Amino acid sequence: MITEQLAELTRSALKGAIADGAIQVEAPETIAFERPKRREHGDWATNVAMILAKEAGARPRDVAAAIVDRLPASEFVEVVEIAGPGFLNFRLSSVWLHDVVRRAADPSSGFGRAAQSSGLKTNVEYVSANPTGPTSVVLGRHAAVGDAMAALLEAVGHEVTREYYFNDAGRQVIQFALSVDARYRQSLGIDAAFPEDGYHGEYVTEIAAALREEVGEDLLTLPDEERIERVRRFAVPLIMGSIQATLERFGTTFNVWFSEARLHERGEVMAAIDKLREKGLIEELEGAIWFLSSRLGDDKDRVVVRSDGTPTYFAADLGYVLDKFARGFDDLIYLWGADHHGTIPRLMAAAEALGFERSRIRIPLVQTVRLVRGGEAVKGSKRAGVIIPLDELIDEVGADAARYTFLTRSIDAPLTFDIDQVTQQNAENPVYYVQYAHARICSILRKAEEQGVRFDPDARLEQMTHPSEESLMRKLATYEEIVPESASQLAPQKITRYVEELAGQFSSFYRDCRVVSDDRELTLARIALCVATRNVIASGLGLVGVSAPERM
RNA sequence: GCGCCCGUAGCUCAGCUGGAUAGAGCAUCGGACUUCUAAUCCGAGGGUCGGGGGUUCGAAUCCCUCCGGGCGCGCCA
Repeated sequence: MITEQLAELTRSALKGAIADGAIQVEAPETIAFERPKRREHGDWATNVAMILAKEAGARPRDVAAAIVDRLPASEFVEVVEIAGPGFLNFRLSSVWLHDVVRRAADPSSGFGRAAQSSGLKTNVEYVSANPTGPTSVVLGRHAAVGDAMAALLEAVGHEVTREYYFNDAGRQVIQFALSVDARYRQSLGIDAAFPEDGYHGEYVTEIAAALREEVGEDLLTLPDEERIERVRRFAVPLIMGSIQATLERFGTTFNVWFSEARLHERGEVMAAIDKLREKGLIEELEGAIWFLSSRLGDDKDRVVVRSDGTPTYFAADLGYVLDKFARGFDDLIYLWGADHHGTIPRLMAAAEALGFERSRIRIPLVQTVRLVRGGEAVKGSKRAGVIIPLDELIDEVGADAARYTFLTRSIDAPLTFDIDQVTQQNAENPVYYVQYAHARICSILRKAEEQGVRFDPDARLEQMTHPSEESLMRKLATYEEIVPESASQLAPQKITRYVEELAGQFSSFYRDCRVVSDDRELTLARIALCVATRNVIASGLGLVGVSAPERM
């Protein structure tokens, strides 16, 4: 990456200055570069002189001068200026700019992606909704964010596993099975009571009807417990299938579907509790078994096995984290809803107690989705049966627009999803703006091909001198920095934003510069720039799971 | 009461581990299609970055405090 090269040059100059006795400081470990907001401040700037000034007991601009005087020559750097309070502003050369365009235009160069594997295996677990109802719009945000994070981590060289954890063992599933069972029996004319905390959705009745279709009245003769179990075994896979189908329609596919029940069956939950017991972190009180998580930073201790002998959801978490690390992952990402933030300290405490560093776990929290329809907030409650199914949203706005909308905002910000607005968002949604730029480039390239002009990787890029061409090239160049930045911060909204800016730069270029013209040399150069831009738009859209159409 | 997140243009939101004159889209107003896609482009107006302290060469960004909003604080998940 260019910032690394610039940091290397600067470090070398700084060492020279120290060796010469020009400034007396310790060379810093990292020299940070940032993109100045203003064009005239160059392509990259560093504040290293200002940071060192205090320690050196010198004025920032003098420190800067000592560095600039000793900067090694580089074909990529055109000029370095000392500006403002002591910034070093680097203006890069066209050699660098053209190198960027050539690499971006070449699909095999892996532009924007890590040159080599990081050697790290990362598990990204997301969505992970209970198999008790269809996938809601809320989970669509999770799916979009999780997919983008996974893609970003792959782009920086990690080996990523996308995982969905489903609670097919807990109380919620029992409630769900009881709900279906009640509807099943009611449909057979029995006056069955509906469970108090049951699931009221229409889909419950539909599943019950499907069950009746399948088995008729056969289950009625079974004892309650057995019948409920039969209902559960019928209903849960049905729901899981529908969740999976919806997510696939949305463009989300998981590598691993992880069952909580299997975790219990394999004894991993109890193994985790035993491990904690060995460390003296388990205590029995009032018939329940507690994990003393408060000793590791949690607010209070947590029950892992209830007094009735059944393990809690949190107990499964213990086994699960153990299982994940046992599978060889270096880093775990749990993408959770913000309403689960209170459970972070206990999971971290558990991980630490089980012997894993907290830094290996990251838990980004996705804020709520507020649904608005007809100007009024829609309260989403799965149990009350009021949800907006993700399927419905896909029908109305399409997977691309929905996905993109979910990813334009920071995950920390609550998202107001106005169904009506997004529905009529046809031409106003920025996703179409970006896709349009891509389609337009494809159209130009088709036109060029009709006239017998094809992309030539050896095109003479120095033919391009217009400011719009230069701006576009510079915007392309920042992609290599945006991707790792976005990945390390787990901030996919930076990609949607970047891709909009890139599309905007392209539109300006399109206005100012005719690509296919009589000037063959210039035409070839501009085609190369178009190909580079098209590739980067497609790559960026790919990271956020949105298609890049060739025609619109 | 305690904890987490949010408060930036009329609206929806960006703003990276503190940087130079705070940005984008939408909306509003005014312009641009015999030319490779007008789902486009160009221009204009619009701000006490919730309030107040502090840290420093420098704060929308970090710390404290207050106000306002969301979410959580179970032997639910």
